[in-house]
Amino acid sequence: MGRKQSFTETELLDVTKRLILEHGYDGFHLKLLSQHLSGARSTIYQYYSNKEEIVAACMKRVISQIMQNASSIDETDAMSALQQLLHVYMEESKLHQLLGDASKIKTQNVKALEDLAFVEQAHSFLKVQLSRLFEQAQKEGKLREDLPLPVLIGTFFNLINTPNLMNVPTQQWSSLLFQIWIGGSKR
Amino acid sequence: MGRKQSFTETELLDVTKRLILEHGYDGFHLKLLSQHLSGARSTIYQYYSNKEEIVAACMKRVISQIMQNASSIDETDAMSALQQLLHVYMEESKLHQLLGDASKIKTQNVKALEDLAFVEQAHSFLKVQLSRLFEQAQKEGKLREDLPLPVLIGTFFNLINTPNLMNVPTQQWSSLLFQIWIGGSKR
Amino acid sequence: MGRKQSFTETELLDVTKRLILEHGYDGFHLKLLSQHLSGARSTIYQYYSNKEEIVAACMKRVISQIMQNASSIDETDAMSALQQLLHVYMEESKLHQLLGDASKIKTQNVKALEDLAFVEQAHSFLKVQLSRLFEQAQKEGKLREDLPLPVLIGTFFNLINTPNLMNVPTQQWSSLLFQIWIGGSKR
Amino acid sequence: MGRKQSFTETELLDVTKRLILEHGYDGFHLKLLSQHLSGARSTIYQYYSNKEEIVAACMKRVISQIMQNASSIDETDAMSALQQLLHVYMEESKLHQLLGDASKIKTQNVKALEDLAFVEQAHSFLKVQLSRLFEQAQKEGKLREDLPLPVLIGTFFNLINTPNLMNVPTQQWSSLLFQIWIGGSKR
DNA sequence: AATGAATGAGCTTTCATTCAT
DNA sequence: AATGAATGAAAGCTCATTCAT
Repeated sequence: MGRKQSFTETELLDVTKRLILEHGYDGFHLKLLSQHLSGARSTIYQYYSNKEEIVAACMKRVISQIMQNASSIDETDAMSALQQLLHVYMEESKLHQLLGDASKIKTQNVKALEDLAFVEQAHSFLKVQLSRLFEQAQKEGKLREDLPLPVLIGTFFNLINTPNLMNVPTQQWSSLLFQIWIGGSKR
Repeated sequence: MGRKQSFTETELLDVTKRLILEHGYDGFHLKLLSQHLSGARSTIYQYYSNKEEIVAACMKRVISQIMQNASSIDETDAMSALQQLLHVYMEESKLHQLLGDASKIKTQNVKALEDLAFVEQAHSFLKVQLSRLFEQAQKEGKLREDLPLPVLIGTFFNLINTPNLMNVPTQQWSSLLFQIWIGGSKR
Repeated sequence: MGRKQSFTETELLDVTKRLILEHGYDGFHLKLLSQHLSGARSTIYQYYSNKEEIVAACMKRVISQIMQNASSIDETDAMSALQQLLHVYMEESKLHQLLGDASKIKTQNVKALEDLAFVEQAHSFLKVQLSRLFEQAQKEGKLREDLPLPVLIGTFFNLINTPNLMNVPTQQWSSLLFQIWIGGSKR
Repeated sequence: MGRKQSFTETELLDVTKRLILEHGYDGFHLKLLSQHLSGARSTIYQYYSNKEEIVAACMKRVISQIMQNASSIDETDAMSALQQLLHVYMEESKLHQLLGDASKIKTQNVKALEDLAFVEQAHSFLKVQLSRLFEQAQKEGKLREDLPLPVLIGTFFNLINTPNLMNVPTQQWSSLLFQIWIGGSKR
């Protein structure tokens, strides 16, 4: 019954994600959002009761997807798993930037808080997985041992931010970066 | 003699920089700025005629400093110059983030536009310098040749974003990252 | 046969009355109303075409009830009639408060205007009845004559607002107040 | 320094009081308020950070005035003190109505909460004073003893709501009501 | 007939900018 | 020159009412 919806929840969250990445949390307005959707601004409030809820839901969806992909990786071979993991991260390379805004959300709203708590948990799940794989790889003698693990992890994770100026396809790009990370830049 | 000056232009720009990095361009307000200065909000207009001018001036100052440091590097030995350059960048590791916001400034204001043009030029000066050093290094046989230069440059430049989780002092940190970048992570 | 009616008109008006008394005219929303009914907000418009109509109908129903009770009182003995009348008023002690909001309703709506006119008339019927009984009582020598009737009427009518802090049952409460009104508070 | 204010805080609170009494808490808008002041709506926010703060400050001012008047009454003779007290209340006969809205203010705002706490305290101070005077009067044998004190207090306090249809000047009106309350309405 | 969805009008609040002392 | 005060534009949000299934 009732009319048919003018935009789906998925559309809404997709557009939200794009706009937050483009304009940052503070630059993201519901007016802006509605301009990129088919309906009126007030219609959005039928689905989410305020801005925070929208952003939180958006972040949850993004990290959920990543966590799902990350947890389906076969971890038998640590190095191979790391390479796959890099690819997973790469596909959401703006993840970090997006989640960086999470701390700006100050809200009492229960739904938003729940979503943010989920994001938090997913975040630490991913960290744990990464540490686990690194330890495993180091045990297998695949990684240099003259450096503290956090430093290696940091450089690995930071790869996702590398600007892909030549627009190499994601799969190749992630594999390329992995090779550089492993072997270094010197001849 | 007039009243005592309530804050200097330098203070103003320093605080601006900090606040933009903390809150992002859209999260940066003149109200916020004045709260972190000793005078009244309206006094800011004695120095700059609007928000965009302030931000542009701030960016100009930051990149000027970098450019000055970068251009005083002795480029005789390419690899050594690159390491020094990394350190210069590192000291303003948030540069990228800051300049990323430059594109958000839409203004007609002449002064702001001039400052932004300067930023633009400095930006390309730095890129040229970087390319020059990379080519030199490659000619000297110091860098692998199986990869296009832009990819190497990208990974090099991206080093500055690596999160320094263990708070290693900047000088050591930049040198550490440079070693990893050169030699890779494998044993 | 159509769908089952989700709420009756009586339910609607009862809830309306309760909510207006609780939240005042301006604090009364159709959203609030629908939350206290079983159906959807839009269903309300099957019964009444707007908010004003609902409130007007509600007021009409309340004052109708009172007028009916008030007009069935045996007026042979003025003082006894007054006591009974007080009881009638008391049962709708919030009447005054409710009707006070009537003046806030600005509408062109015919149905609402008709209902408000009815309320007006009933109001004056009650005033007339009250005056009649007071005159009668005064003639019978039951009331002091050193005071203008309107003053006595005012104090009488105002009795219904007396806060019943000890929650005495209505019947006793109205009779108690009547005694005080008659005899005063002095020893 | 700075411009001169377009309205004083006193004006603001006076108008607020009038409008709340006229329209109730929910019917009171800042737009309405600004329409009854000389400046723009946003100017109000220079003095109070939101609606709740304004209303709370208004209530505080009203009850402060009353409390001050009430506490300067000479309580040596209980009955005389009561009559004076009635007059004090009468001058702010809408007090009750105004304070009734206090419970509608749900806020986290510290300033508003402090003002509301003050209102609460003043309220209970007044109740205590009233009870004290009633007990004193009863001891002096001035009041009937066949009724519980709360009932007498309730009828006394309720006097202030009596509609003054003939617009008797306040001083006379309060004294008139007091006589009726003491002596009753019977001949 | 009942209702889920859409929407514009209107209120609250914030902030860049201007004014006047 | 410095600043307290004023203000309009724009964002956030709510609600009465209408639409279309």
